[in-house]
Amino acid sequence: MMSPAAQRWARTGVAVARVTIRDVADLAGVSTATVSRALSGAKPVSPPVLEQVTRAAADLGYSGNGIASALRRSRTDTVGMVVPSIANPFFTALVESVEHALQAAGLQLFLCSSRSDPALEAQRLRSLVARQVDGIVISPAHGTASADAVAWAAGQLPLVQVDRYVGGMSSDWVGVDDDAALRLVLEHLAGRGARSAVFVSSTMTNSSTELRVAGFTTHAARLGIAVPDVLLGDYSIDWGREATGRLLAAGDLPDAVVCADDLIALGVLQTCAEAGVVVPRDVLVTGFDDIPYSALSNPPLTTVHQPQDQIAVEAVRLLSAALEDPTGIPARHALTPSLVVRASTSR
Amino acid sequence: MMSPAAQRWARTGVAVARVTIRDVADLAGVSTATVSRALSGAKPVSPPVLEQVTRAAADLGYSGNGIASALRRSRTDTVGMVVPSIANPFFTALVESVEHALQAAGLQLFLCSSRSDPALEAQRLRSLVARQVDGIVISPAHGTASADAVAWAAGQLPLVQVDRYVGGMSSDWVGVDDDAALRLVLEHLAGRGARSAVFVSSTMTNSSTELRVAGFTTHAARLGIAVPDVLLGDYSIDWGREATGRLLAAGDLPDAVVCADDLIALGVLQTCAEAGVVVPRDVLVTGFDDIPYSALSNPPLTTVHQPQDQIAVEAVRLLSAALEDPTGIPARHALTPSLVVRASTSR
DNA sequence: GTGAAAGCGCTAACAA
DNA sequence: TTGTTAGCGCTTTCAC
Repeated sequence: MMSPAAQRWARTGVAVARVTIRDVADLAGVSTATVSRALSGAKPVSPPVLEQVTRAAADLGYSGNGIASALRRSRTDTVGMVVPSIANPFFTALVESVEHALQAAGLQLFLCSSRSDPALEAQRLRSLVARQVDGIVISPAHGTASADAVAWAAGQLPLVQVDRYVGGMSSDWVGVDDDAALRLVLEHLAGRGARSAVFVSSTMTNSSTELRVAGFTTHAARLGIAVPDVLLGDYSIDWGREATGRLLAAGDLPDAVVCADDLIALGVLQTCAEAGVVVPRDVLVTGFDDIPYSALSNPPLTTVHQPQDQIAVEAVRLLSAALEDPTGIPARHALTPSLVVRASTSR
Repeated sequence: MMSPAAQRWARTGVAVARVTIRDVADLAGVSTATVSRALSGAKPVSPPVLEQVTRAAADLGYSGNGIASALRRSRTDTVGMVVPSIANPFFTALVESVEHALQAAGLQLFLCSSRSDPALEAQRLRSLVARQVDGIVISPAHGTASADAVAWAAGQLPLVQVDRYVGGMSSDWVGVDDDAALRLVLEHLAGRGARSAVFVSSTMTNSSTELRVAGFTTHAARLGIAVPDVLLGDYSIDWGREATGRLLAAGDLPDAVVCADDLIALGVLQTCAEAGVVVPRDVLVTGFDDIPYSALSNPPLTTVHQPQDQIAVEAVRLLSAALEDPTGIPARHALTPSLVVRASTSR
């Protein structure tokens, strides 16, 4: 049987014996220790030697073995991130922001999707821990079913939760102030003359969802807005469509439909359009997250803007701090949201 | 200074000395080799010993050290994927499909975004190679500027290109038949009575883009459709808006605006709506990719559906084959696209 | 400033 | 079936 290098030779026509630090050391006429020091810049090396080593490494096309280095240093310079979905533009944007923030700290991102499945999420967490990532950023799939796995992972290495969090444990968390967000939404709707509002959300399985429902209820009551119904499904366009179907079937629409995320709201808008219900004339609709497509819907969607860049920066800051000093006290940062008013609630 | 374990103790109240295979072996009263065999299932182990080891591992909360294992086996069971953008829903969907397909093969995905920047892309590739991923799936940022880095990476390990590819090298590729796609689009438009069409695309920097422009030109000519203009910018909503602005400013609109991707088309639709241009009455508009939001626009968008699931499955199949036998001959698979007709080209 | 040597945690030979 | 042994490639004392 051929060696991998020989096989690769046959395939590409280029011989690629995996070059090691030993090869570089031999060619440069120094020890492997010196090569390591020269290339990592960890310890000073005399200029001529540095030159030699650099040349040798370049000549051989040496690119190091991160695995060996990680084993020796007990550090992978990699952070794992677990999100419920990478198809949801909110999480996509969050992931991009986190990756950007990590880069500045010299860290790489290892991305996993839990598909909103706590069992798969637990598996991802075990895998990340086994892979020896230095820390984890997670938006848990579920408020209670995710708790054990998240707590276990947090016991193994630094972990920060973003957007959502699980109950019953203390760890760093960064997200948005959901109560303040719903206050913004309901005060805006009250200003538009809404006297009744329905909330369309996901089944109450995670922190954000619960806080958003609670915020909705509180502020509606405070502003004297009636709440004929609260519909719970999941965070998807399809659920928005179905919920709207139910409202239409039930007969009279409320003055406003408040959605727990933009995907739901997009489904609501689409179904309204199909049914000949004119937004905002017949009903006001709001979303949550401010994903890019919320500006493109028919009509464009009034929604709560989440400062994901800030969330990401803060999450990475907390993680870096925990990497340096695991003894730190867990922090909880609720950032201030803002309201983006578009045509779905105004003319 | 405290050890990391001691620090974690202070932080979480739980002592977590990283438990190794040695600890498990000692507790189970067997050798580390036996533990390895028992836990990996690579070699048969007697039932009582298996039981012992499993218990010991569970008791200690052993989760293995993937880094050490990878170093020893020269295998990480990880595949790197590099895409131009994770904000573009087409790539998001592709990533999800690839991740899904990899899971079935027992492989993990390490995702990187090149942000359409060849320099960043090269850095990602170097990083993936240094991290010893077993293979790479890439959609290159640029047709020529990405070439060196991609060819280099392909010389180091199995690599398959998806969607786009770089010129001047042979490697596995899986994508869609762009010429056939444009044929579908133009024949559909001709059937709707279009006698002129403008193509709005990205500056011709990668294979898909070039093939789509070429396909557009060829089939338009064949069908007797006039081509007053071809506008090149980038794959974004904003460019769709700007291009439409130019068309409107120039005066008379063509019968149809064909877009090289859905994001561009969404921008076109949005700007048309703002300008009071009614689609499809005043102009027909088509997209490419069939991202989820193309069904939600105003009006819903006629577009080319990309079979990303198939692309992903095929890409993983090729990669797995190359993992097993690097001597295989590079394959190029152009899958057949389909047209999804919606209101932007019909009543 | 540099080299020799030890060893990170694991698994693949090789013996027994 | 199980244990012993030898490293995978790298970084880091510890000497010089």
